[in-house]
Amino acid sequence: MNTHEPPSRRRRATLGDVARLAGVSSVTVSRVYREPQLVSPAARDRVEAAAAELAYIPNRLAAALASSQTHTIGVVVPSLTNGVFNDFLSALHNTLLGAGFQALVLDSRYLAANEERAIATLLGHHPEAMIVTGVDQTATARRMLEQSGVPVVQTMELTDDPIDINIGLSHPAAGYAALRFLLDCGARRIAHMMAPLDARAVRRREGFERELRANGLDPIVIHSTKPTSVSLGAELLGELLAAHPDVDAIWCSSDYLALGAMFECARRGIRIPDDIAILGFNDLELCAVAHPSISSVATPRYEMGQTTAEILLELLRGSGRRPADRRIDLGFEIRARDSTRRP
Amino acid sequence: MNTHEPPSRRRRATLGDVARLAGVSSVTVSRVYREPQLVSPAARDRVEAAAAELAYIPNRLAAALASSQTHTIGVVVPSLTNGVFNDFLSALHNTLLGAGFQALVLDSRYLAANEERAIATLLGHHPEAMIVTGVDQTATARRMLEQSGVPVVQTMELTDDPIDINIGLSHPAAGYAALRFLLDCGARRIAHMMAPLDARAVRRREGFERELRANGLDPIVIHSTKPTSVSLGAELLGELLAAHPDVDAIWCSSDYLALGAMFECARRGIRIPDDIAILGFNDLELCAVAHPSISSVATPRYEMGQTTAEILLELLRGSGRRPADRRIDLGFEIRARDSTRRP
DNA sequence: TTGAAAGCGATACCAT
DNA sequence: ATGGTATCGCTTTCAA
Repeated sequence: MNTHEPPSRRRRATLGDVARLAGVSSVTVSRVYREPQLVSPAARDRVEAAAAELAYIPNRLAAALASSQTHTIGVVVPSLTNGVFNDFLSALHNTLLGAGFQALVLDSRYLAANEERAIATLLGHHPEAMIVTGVDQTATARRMLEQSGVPVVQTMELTDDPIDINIGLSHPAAGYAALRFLLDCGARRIAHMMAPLDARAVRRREGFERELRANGLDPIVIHSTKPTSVSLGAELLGELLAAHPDVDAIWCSSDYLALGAMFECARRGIRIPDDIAILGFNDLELCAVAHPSISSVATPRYEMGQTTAEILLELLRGSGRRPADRRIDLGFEIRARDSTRRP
Repeated sequence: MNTHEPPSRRRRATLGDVARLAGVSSVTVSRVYREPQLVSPAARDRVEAAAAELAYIPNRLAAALASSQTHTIGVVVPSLTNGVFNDFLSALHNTLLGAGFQALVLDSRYLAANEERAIATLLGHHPEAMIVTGVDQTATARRMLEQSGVPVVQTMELTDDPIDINIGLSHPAAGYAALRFLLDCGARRIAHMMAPLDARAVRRREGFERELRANGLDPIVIHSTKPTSVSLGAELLGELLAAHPDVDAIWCSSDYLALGAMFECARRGIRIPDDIAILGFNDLELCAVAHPSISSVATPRYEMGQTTAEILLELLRGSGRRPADRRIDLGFEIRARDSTRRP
């Protein structure tokens, strides 16, 4: 039963309503919003008063349909819960908003089918550009993106066969570098902890394993299909030690896993880095402040967002000129801290 | 200079294009998407083939304009970086997507002016409902929401004067309860660590301080205008101890602050809970797995999202009937763990 | 089962 | 500086 009144259901004011009240044509009202300098101050004042009185909010849908400019950019990320993508999205927003563009963000929860649906949904909103995560789009999704006619950026990782523009870093190379780092720290029984839901984590693992084998060592990999989390790190550490009590280093494919593993070590009285060295991935803010501080492979998340936004803006506003190189490698960097011995 | 070809710039296929290719009228094509059972199988097949060939994606803007149904819900949260809102948004998405609704999410970065702008932007997309965080909207924003004619949910906290529907928990009550809990644990020199950017944190503090004073104790509050983070927790712990070396308990207004404070304690050799007890807020996933595990005030974030979505769906699809009570208190709960002594 | 015609609320183009 | 009119791509009557 109704215990209170809903907000007024009356029709929202339109451009025409404002025009009528202000005693001008609707074109004039439209101009007040788009090119105020072309409207006489007197008319402008009347329009503004009328708009305020009616609480007029322009209908962007109609505007977009008429102008075929939505000032919107579609973005698909695998997860909104993961700190990794927050940095990327922040940078994106920071750069885009100032230029009058708005990002429509959908998450795929690491599922290709969801990503395909999200891409279709976003394209239905007629964005002026698309940004997707990774390079593993389904054939259908890829075709939709190609047909869309708008610039497409694939981010976070690199491929030899991009749809359009590709900005990221090499994950196999990161895996290789992580292993080299741990070897240089003196580790020999090196395990890898990961959540293979993430295709990039799988590629990091490949680089890691290849180099491990090249050094005559056997890969120890422990993983779970659950999404990455601190508690998963603790859980996997338990499984790892049960199977391989003699590991002397662990590379965790996310800092959350690393933190969870560290907590579990503390709980079991295992010393870090003396008994086991721990290396994370991403270098989230907490790595530097943790105790012990966590060594990690730093990824340029903010930069990736910023570069992506800048390139798109240049493309959309400016001359429409494309970057000299369609493939931009932003690299990574290992930050050595207390959770690993010094190399 | 161009080093590669941009994706084809040709005009995207429209309903009319598909109709022409399939040899039917555009109404029939439209029906294939909305009411397939009204179209003969033969026509349907031809339309589907034509749509596939043209990689046709319906223009949602045009559809929304014509039908005045956007199947979209506008959401404004203060931050996308904060785990707190992720749980809320997950629940929202989970419930909404299945029902064919899509959430458009914008963040305000804890600034009322940004929130106002975000609300205006979202209303411009003609959502069928609006969800905003907290109850401190500007007068203008409030008026826009009221005039919008769509259901509005204010979430996360409660007010006596909601715009429309209000789902959340009482933050002053949480502050009160946190203090009672620490007193019951035997603490007497109790400090509060917070980031006052968040209006709800300010209200928690009020409940906390009021009860502290009622017990004849002096409030010790340490805060920073920076956004909450793990490193901020470590930093504030330093400031706190410099000013008040004798504190025996700290209530942190977020679990991130609590974690940072804990790391800093470990670094300084301060024992938890023996020297200092630490209580967090929100009960994020990491609290249970941290070492020592972190006591925290658990908030029903997922439930808030789910309840919000369910009520809106009922309102939008169903009879349009509103909940019996426009104000729903989902409460909170203190989870006692190892970072505080037992009460 | 199918289609013709009239909008939806703006913008673009061309006059005045 | 201002306005008339066609148009954007789709949905909604209403007829056939």
